[in-house]
Amino acid sequence: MIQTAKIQIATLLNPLTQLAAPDLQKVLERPKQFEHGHLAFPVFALAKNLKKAPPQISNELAIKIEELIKVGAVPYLEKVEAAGGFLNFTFKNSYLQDVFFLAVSKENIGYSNLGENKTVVIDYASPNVAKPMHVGHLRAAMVGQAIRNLAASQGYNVIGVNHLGDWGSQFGKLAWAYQEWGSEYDFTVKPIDSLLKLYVRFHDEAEKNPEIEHLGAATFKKLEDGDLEIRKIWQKIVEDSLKDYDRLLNGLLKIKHDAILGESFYTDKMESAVSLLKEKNLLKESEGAQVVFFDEKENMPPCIIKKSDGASIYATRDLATAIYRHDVMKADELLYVVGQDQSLHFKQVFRVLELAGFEWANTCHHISFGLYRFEEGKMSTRKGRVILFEDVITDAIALVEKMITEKNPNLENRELVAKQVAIGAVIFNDLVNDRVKNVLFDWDRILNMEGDSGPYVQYTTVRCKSILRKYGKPAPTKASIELSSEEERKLLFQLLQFEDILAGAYKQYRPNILAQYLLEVCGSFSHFYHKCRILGESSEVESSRIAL
RNA sequence: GCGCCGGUAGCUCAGCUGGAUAGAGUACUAGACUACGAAUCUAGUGGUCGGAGGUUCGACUCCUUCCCGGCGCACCA
Repeated sequence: MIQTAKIQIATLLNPLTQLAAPDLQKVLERPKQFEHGHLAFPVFALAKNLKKAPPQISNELAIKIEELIKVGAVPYLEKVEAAGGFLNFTFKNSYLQDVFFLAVSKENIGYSNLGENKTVVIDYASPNVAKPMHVGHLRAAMVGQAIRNLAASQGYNVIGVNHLGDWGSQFGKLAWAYQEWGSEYDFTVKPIDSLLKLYVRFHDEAEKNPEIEHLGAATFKKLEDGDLEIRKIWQKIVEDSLKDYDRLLNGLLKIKHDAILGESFYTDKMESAVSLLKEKNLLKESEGAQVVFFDEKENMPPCIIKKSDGASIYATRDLATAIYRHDVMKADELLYVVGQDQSLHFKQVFRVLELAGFEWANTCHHISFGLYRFEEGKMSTRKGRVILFEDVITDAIALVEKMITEKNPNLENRELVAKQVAIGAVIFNDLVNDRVKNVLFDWDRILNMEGDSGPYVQYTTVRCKSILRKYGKPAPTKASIELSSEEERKLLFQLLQFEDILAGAYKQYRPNILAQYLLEVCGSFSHFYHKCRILGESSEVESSRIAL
């Protein structure tokens, strides 16, 4: 795509500037204004060595290249212009068109093989068993899935894991409550609702009768010790919860995992990690707990590996998990799509891995994202300030259905369209902004259907497809004439950036780069669509525009 | 107190890792449906890029410092 053109310019400039072609490729940039051309070379870097003013350098280069254009040595160039310290290149339409139609004739347009033969393990959307997912999980799920898709576009072998929160003392309480009152609840429709009720009831009862706290704890001990009956109940709770998550994640949002390996999976893998730390002499006793201290310069509290009662903790499990992902899953890159409130935890875990001598520790990355917030403060289950994942989706669908009734009462497949548009809006709204920023939860914003939104992208796509449908023939794979109007050239040039955009979005783990690009492409398409008639033009113009 | 992240138009946000005159959407104003479907498009109004220093040819972008907001700071996850 645009790389092809960059290589051309780099090889052209190489003998004229004494700079290496790869370095030139790196500094060549897209001018901010379309009128400035397709590629710009900032000559400032040459100024020091040549001891000349940048405008003089660019002028001299422009003159030399103009000569080459005149004698036909650079048939791909339309013109070159010096503008201050910039050298602006404009390609011939025909050349860009050739590059473009060649690129899109291949499979998987815009994909690269940067990640070939490499495996990336991505941890995202890991819910806690028996608890409903809230908008925070929604965010983690969408960002994770987007990064997963981006990784796939770069040729990586991707393993998306659901690191299910399925272990801990709360499961003793739940299992006990299930034994005691389970028969009073329905677990067939929305099992998580019933599980949550059980959990709440346990706590209510525990306030009146503290005795049952101990019963809960004792039940967890039984679970850990492998009591078959309790284990069976635990398994059912996990399976029921998974059904609900699958309905929401995969069923509604097409968010998929390749592996479901919950915390319970690592219970027997922690000891080897702990003994390794012991061998390396990293483990110290402090206040009864086993911890790893960090260098003073790191300015981090110690990482607790074993609590004073000997039990494992969050960090212990994450160490075992990371080692497993690297050793068994053969991960070359380990990504954790988790909220920014856990930055310190991951910093500690990654550092402990490094101290333990795992040179691959630097392939671990915490892909943090900002949190949903309310005007009144942090989202909190206890204060009742929590918006459920499912409510966001169902409310969005209801709203879109209402809009369809107003705008397009005769639409046949109203329910399907409402679902597609609503979910598109929710997903796009979340991915369009930089993931590190906190988001103020606002229904109006999340359900925005106009302007820069998911539905705008969908709308544009649908306009496009509608034309192709009405064209009635298979679309030609390349334009037969030169696409010369400004709108056509802009759109084509925009599309040429796709490959770079995908690669950059993955490299920085930022889906919003792609989302912003899509908005720009849609804008360019809209201009083209309103300015250039397609169907019913002369057959050459028609087929060329169809190809575009 | 210490650490991490943010502060760009009235509002919500981009700004492609240091480049040219800081851009969108929204809101507001004025226009375009007998038109490839108007959830669209065209034009206009709107900025001391939190403040102050610094680095250099060049800073929204990097450094220092201060202010404001969010999050975190050993036995929850």
